[in-house]
Amino acid sequence: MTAGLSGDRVKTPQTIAEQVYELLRKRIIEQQIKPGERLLEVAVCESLNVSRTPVREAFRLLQQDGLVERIPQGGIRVTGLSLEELKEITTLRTVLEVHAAEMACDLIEEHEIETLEQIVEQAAALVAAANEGKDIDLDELSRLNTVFHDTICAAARSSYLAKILDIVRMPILRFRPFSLVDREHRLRGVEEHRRMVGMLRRRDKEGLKHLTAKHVGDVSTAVARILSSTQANRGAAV
Amino acid sequence: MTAGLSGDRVKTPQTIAEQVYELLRKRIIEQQIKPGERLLEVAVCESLNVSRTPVREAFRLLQQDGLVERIPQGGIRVTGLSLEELKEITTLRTVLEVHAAEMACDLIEEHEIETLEQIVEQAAALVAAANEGKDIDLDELSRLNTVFHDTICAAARSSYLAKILDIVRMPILRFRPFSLVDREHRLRGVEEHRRMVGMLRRRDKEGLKHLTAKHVGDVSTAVARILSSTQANRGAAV
DNA sequence: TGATGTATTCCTGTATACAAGAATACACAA
DNA sequence: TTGTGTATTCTTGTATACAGGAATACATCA
Repeated sequence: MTAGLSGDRVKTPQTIAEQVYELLRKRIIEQQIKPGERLLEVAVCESLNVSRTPVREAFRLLQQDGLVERIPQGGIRVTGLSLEELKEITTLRTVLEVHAAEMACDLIEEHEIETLEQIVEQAAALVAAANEGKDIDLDELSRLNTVFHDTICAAARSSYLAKILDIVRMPILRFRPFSLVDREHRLRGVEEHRRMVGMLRRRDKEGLKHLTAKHVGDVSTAVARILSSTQANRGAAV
Repeated sequence: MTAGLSGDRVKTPQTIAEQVYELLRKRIIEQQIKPGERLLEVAVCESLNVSRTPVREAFRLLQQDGLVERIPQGGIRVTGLSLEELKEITTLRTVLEVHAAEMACDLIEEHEIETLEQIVEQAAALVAAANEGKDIDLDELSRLNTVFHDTICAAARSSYLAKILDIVRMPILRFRPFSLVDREHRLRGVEEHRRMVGMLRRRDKEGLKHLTAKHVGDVSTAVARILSSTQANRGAAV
């Protein structure tokens, strides 16, 4: 047996289909393409100078994420989010996040807790800097949030749970950058994350479950406020 | 406004891609194509006399179901199910099915309970007939099982929960016809369903939650037995 | 014999042409 | 004006050709 390197894989070059998918996904999440808007294969082809085959593939991936839906007249339409749907998802997400927290509380290891602490402090630094009047990088804060929750989810040691949570989070994830605009919400979010890490360290399972449920509820409330204020969901709510 | 008909939709003709998907899906579930087996686009094209485009689409749909996975050397491979994965899924499924039961218990309506009763009696009749030595239609029994759980899930009034449960059930669904071969397991299954309907009628939420968890566990145990006895999962467990 | 460089084969990703079905616009008749 | 039949346009589904990258087989050299 030869030496061999550590476990990371070579990265296969991105296909055009993947590039188209990620581009459209980004634009939808950033609301450059708005809920209700219709997307046609040919239109996308021409604007990106690619053929229909990879665009078709990208459409299917977006559909899988629930970001778009096929419409009978042809093409796809960017999905919206009604308050009823948000409520449905929140209920479900609470169940799953609490379950993940419970499992993570049993299984998480020291180095993972340290990682979480680092993430929280980075986020805290970002938020604190914003309080001193500087511009805040909402994308970076959003990313840290994602990494935080992913790390906990990974500690639950269930790839299926991770997969399902990805699906359930997606519709809400779209609105997170907007919810993070609110200063109070940002502060509370970071503070709650800090407390969650403390609970994981103390293996305070009941406290963690309770706080997780509250945390999910808070995010939902913030998103609901966005949905109500913008008319981004007019007519688009299926 | 004109008269208008009742709410059912016209069925759009099946595309070739859908036909290929359903055919392959059926063969995988029926183990005609076994876990670990490799499938190539061209090979499927030639055997079915269709072009590569619909086959590609079908492959993607199968991948979405988790029935196959892409392999680096090209093509797809039918996925297996390791005991560890079964355990993971069972834990997750229990959480979700219990949640669905809890919601259904609050929201289910009389006519839905009556539907459930009919389904249970049809299943009971099938099982009873088998006890008299007749051949049993396992596919029909399996279908009734699916309808039973779908009806409860529908009563939970959450399309997202339904979607997620579909995903979580899929890997196990593949082995249900095998688990139903066992006579004792069939009898117990029908009896439990009957008790579940009774609990829904009495709105006995705690009892229902408890029984649901047990029911999921029983199915898992049965599938585990199948996995252990056949070597169908040799090497295929990722 | 074993390692290395080269040719070949395999398989997918992509572009593109064609066909068919649905939706729309429009003309014509009552 | 209103309803109906027809033509046109849109849009997708499908087949197919081509290109490129990876894996394999093979030949050559130490």
